[in-house]
Amino acid sequence: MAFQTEITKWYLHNKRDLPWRKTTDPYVIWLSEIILQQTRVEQGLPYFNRFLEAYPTVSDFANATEEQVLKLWQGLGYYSRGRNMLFTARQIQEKYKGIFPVKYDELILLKGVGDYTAAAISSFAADEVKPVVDGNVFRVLSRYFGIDTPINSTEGKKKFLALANELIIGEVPSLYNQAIMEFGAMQCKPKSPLCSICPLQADCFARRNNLVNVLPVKEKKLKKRTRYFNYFVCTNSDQILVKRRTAGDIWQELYDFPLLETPDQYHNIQEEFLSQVKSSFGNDCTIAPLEQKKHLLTHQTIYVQFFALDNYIINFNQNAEIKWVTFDEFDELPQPKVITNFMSSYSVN
DNA sequence: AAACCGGGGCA
DNA sequence: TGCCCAGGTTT
Repeated sequence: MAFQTEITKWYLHNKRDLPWRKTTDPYVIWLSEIILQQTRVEQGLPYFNRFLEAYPTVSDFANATEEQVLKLWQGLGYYSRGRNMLFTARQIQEKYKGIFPVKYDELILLKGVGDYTAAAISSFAADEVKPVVDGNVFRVLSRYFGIDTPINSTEGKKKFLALANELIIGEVPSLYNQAIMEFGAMQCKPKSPLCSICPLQADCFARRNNLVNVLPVKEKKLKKRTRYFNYFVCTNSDQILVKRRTAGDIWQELYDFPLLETPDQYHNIQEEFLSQVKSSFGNDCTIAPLEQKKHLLTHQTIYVQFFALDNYIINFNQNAEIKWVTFDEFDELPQPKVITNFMSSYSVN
């Protein structure tokens, strides 16, 4: 049996009873779709009911104030959705005479309505042949057809949309779109999907190839941390003060200098920064900025500022990892690259 | 292409 | 903790 037929059959037997499935009113469907963007059904449902009660028609919505809308929206997150809804409701009241559009090409122009939502409203309200491609659909198609193109890449979005466009041909758009999303939400779940009782398990690529926990693939958006390291360079004629880095951070067991990490960059030597330095190295200490470096790691961007430190007091008992070494000894110790680079330029001057 | 926008459920 | 949720807008 074809993929679409199985999905639809499964849906007719397993679908949840949800209020927005009982209407073809584009306003009501719009309300539900905006609320459900990046939001679980269980979380959005009470908001949907409250909004529909407060604003039974788009005209009622248009007459609301932003404060009223946001009060109703409170706790749901992504608050620009609420603001965009009011803007759109007023626009429809004024320019469309309160008649909510149902064509994809008109819906896509509305603020807060993207490709998914325009496809959803146009198919649910008027059976326009537009496939919904949401998180559920990405997952179902990726697993069943074995597509490993990252779903959050430009290429992936194009590929999945193209496939979805082929699959919806010959189907009843409203039924098929609801079905594939519900299937993804309840059966083909992100974690612990119900493969053993899945009607598609025999033909599912991921199931056959034991890739259910691999698909869909998502590109890692490595969130780079930005940090500000202030290093203090203490030297005498042939020695330098170094610090062994301990566990719990980058560069474990490598050697650098006494360090003050700050939440922001100190372009000049500010009072707050100076008082922190004095609390570590004594009230009489003086610092002079040396060079500044930007150090890039895979997961961190570190702005490194070196300072020359004088007239300092070091409590070696409290800082067992700090010690004096000769320059030659330091050369033999393992160092982060940013330190090695500094030393080579420092020794020239 | 990547950042940003949120609160909540779940392993 | 990290991932994901009926995504979309901005830079």
